[in-house]
This record gives sequence, C-alpha cells and structure tokens, in this order.
Amino acid sequence: MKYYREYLEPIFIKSLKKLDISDVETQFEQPSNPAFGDISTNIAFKLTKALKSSPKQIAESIISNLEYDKDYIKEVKIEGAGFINIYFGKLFFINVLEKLLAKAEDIGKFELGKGKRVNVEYVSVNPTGLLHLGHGRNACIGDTIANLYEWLGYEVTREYYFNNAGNQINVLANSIYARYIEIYFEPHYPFPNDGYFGDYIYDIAEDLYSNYGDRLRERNDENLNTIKKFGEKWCFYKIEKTLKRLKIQQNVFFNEDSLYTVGKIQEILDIFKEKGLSYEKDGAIWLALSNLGLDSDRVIVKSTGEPTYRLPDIAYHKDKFDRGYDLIIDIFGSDHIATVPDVLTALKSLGYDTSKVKVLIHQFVTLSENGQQIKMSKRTGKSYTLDDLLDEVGEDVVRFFLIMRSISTHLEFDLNLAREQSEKNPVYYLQYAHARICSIFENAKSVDIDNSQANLNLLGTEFEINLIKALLGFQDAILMTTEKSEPHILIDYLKTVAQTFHIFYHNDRIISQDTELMKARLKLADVTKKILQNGLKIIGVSAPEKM
RNA sequence: GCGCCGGUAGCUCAGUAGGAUAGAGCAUCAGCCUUCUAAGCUGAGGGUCACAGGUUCGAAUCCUGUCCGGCGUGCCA
Repeated sequence: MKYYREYLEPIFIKSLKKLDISDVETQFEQPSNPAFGDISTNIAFKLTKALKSSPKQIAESIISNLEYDKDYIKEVKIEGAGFINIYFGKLFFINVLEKLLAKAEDIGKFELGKGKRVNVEYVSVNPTGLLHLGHGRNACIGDTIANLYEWLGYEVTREYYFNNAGNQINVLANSIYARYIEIYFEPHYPFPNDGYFGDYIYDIAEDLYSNYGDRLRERNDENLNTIKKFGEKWCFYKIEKTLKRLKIQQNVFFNEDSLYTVGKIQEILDIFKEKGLSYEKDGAIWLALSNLGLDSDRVIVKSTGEPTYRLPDIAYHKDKFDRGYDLIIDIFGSDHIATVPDVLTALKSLGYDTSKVKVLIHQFVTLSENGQQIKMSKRTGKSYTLDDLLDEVGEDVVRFFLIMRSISTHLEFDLNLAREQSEKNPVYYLQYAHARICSIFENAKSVDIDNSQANLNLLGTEFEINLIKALLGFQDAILMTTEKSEPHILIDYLKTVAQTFHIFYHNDRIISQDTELMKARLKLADVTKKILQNGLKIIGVSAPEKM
C-alpha cells in the first residue's frame, strides 16, 4: 500500500486539481478480489454529493485527467458502480523490488519512533504460582508488541510488575506450611479453604524440607516469613525459567513494595486528600470516583489500614508517567478489566495525559483435545501449566498459537493440531518456506556465479509478480499490526508471503541453466527470506534453515 | 441489573476505519513427486454472517432492541 500510495497520490491530486477539487482525501484500498485491480479507489462515490453527479461520470472525468507512465501503470478502469481500479505494470513492481533489496537486513524497520520511549508491561504475575496458558498468552502478546515498537525505532522498556507483600503471598505461605506439615508430620493436617490447591505446593514443601528439615514445624511469624520468602523465590525462579524458554526477557522488574518504601503511596494519598478526591467512611478511605464521572466510589485503603490493589496501581502508573515515557502500554487479561477505568480516571484527575496509556485486554485461553475442553481449575490443582505445554509441543508452536488469534476473542488452543508435526500445523508452513529458501541458496553455491548484480527486469511471470506484490506489503503489515495492537495481523501476512512463495517455487524453477534469470530469482528469494526472518523474529518464532 | 468481549462453512478463526461474487486453515472428496525439501502445489463440495428493525448509492462491518456464551461488577489482585 505504501508503495502504491506514494506513486498514486500525486497523480490523483493533480487530476483532482484540474477539476477544481482540493478538499477531498484520496483513499486507496486493495480490493479483496485481485480481478478488480492492484489498487482501487472509491473517490468517485465520495464526490457524488459535492458534484451532484453520478459516481461513474465523476470517475470518468477523474480518469481522463490522469497523467501517468504507461510502463508503471498498465491500465486504469472504471468498474462496478464507479470504482476506479488501477492495474500496475511490471516495471512498477521491479522498481519496488529494487527498493526492498536496498534495505537488506533492515527490511521492515522504521525510524518513526526515533527518540521516543515506550514502556510495555506484561506478564506481571505475582510469585504465588506457576505460569499457565492465560499468562502465556499475555506474555507472548506483550513480547510481540514490545518487539514491534523496537522495530519501529522506539526505545522499549519491557517491564514486569509484581507484588510480594499482602494477602496473596500470605495465602501462599499458609498453603506451603500446610503441605509441609501434611507430608512430614501430620497426614491429616487441615488445608486452608482459601489456599492454593495446585500440586506445585507439594513440590515447594518438599524443597522446603530438604533445605530446612523440621526446623519450620512450629507455626510462628518468623517461620511463616521464612516460608514466604522461600515460596516467593521458588515461584519466581520457575516463572523466569519458563519465560526464558519462550525467549522472553524483561529488563525492569518493578516491585510494588518499593512504592511504599519510598513514600509514593503516601504521596498519592496526600494529593487525593488535598484535592478533595478522597474521604473517610466506615474506617476506610474512599476515592470519590463518582465525582469524576464513574459509577461508584471505591475503597483505596481498607479499614485495616492496608491499601486495596487500586491505590498501588495508581501510584505505579504515576511512577511510569514520571519516568517520562511517550507511550505506556499495559497488557491485561480480561479479568483485570474492572480496574482500568478507575486507574485511568484517577490519573487524569492528577493531571496526567491518559491518552498516552494504551491498555490491551486479551480474552481467555481454553485448551482442547479431541474436541473436548480440558479444564484448568485452580481449585482441583490439576491445572495444565505453560511448562507442560512447552514440553509437549515446543516453544515455536506455543508462541505462534498464543498470538495467532485476535486478542479480543477467546483463544482455543487445539492440542491435537499443536502436536501435529506435519503440514497441518500452521507454524511449519511459515518455517518451511524459510527452510526451502535456505536450501535453495545452499544448492546455488555449487553453481559458480557472481551474485552481486542481477538484472531484475528478467522477472515477470505471474508468480514472480505476485510474490513481489506480497513482499511490498511488509511495512504496511508491521504498521497495521502495531497500530491495532493485533499480532495476528502480522501472522496472517507472513502466511500470505509463505504461500505466495510456495506457489512461485512450484511453478518457476530458481536454479537453472539460465544463470541470468537464476540470479534475478535468487534476489527475489533473498528478499522473501529476509522478510520471513524478520517477521518470525518479531513474533518470537525461530527461522530454521533446515527442516 | 450494569460494564467489557464474542456469536461468520462440520470445527477453529480472518474479514484491512461501510464497498464489488463473504475468505483461510483443519476436516471431507479428487488430482500432482526419475528436475531446487510433497512440512509443498492444484481442484471440488460446504454459508439465512445469532435474530429483528434502522441509517444510505451500498451493511458481516455503523445505530437500536432481543437471544446465547465468556469475563468482570470486593474493604481479593
């Protein structure tokens, strides 16, 4: 689209000027049906009211004023009720291929975000358990978004926010303690009702015993504190290990606790009080969100004196603002949706520009096998962890599957399909295209040619041109994926590239006696390879040279 | 009750800021390997876009209402 538009826009504007039209936006789109041209515009429809004429007549007068190079544009036709369809010529595509080739390894990179800083917060799981599929989706979306911004030239902070104080971590300590006693001392020791029922608690209890023996048997604050620390460390170690398997490395781990120790929680409380936005009722401190346009007020400090999660969330986001980011992105699961308006509204009342915050909410993941849903209940503890899944289907498949759907729809993870080590698995389709190209280059080594120069004008078959058409969309795909924050857009694009390449490969032989043609086709394959490599890098999937 | 997300082929999902004959993968059926990797290519069947109204040259897409599913709606995070 970028290349099409760059070429077409001036031509159309010139034509419209002749008709004394200047205040209309020239919009182009790629028709879903290639029979309607490479690019199409509905501009004639948009002008019907202003010109009081039929779309067809308007289209005709626009066309008759167009001046263009016949080698670049083959044909401009009026079709349908008044669409102007543009058919590009071979030379246009050869020209684009040259431009793509010149970008070499940097193909698809931008400088849009140069000098700008973005913070992407993802995963952010408290160290009270293992990662499961939902966390995995969050992690893979977040990492892909972070990669995209890096590709656009931004300076990216990959952040993980966690809380190792408060209620949840106490529940963890109590759960571990109960299992510890149950295994080694009293088989029928009661397990807390609100405890974590997962099997991993047994594992922690066993590791705890091998470190401390029976020294923690007595239930007192000191021992529980030791257990708490042990459990937290244990969980974090596991979480980081799992993330590492997914090639996810974050560079800031923000501990909620730090907000208290440096007084940032108190600071926020003071500001709210000063601005008259908070008040006391029933021994608790409330935030007057109803004065700010929301439905109801919320407690920010419980009557026990502990803050609710909302208060540190607000303080944390204030901290991010104060660190001077141009863009703040939060990746949340749909279960966190309730807090978003509260936090944003509060920040606005503090004078921050909340349009800089982009909250991405993804829906849940379900796991299915043989058409049956596998229940992932926390209650029974028989949950399927992200590690289990990685063991079973591998890193590439997990990363790919967890982002291949729009983030706003539920994602069904089909274990059978994921396990499939064959053409049925969509991951391999992409990787295979890359491996094929690598293998061609390997084979081409045996033919003694000078690869530096190639006459791209020798290209021109239907399949070659179609491949170039697919390749020239890479930048658009990256932009669109980032703009919409929908990683699956990039995946869909890469699938098209792979498909178009496979068809080209099937129909046009690359390695042949005709060395000049071969060189040109190798250039085409080279650009394809780089786009697949870069695309796969962004989504965190490997690009194997052999399969 | 209220808020957010979803309802499109047998299944899982796309549908590009309202466009032309609604698409893909899987599944089903039928073809293509003595030539660069068949993890590939080619073809066929398969649809009341949940339902009902509305907006306009034009609606799967926007608006209203209804039905169904998920997630929220805590002095849990």
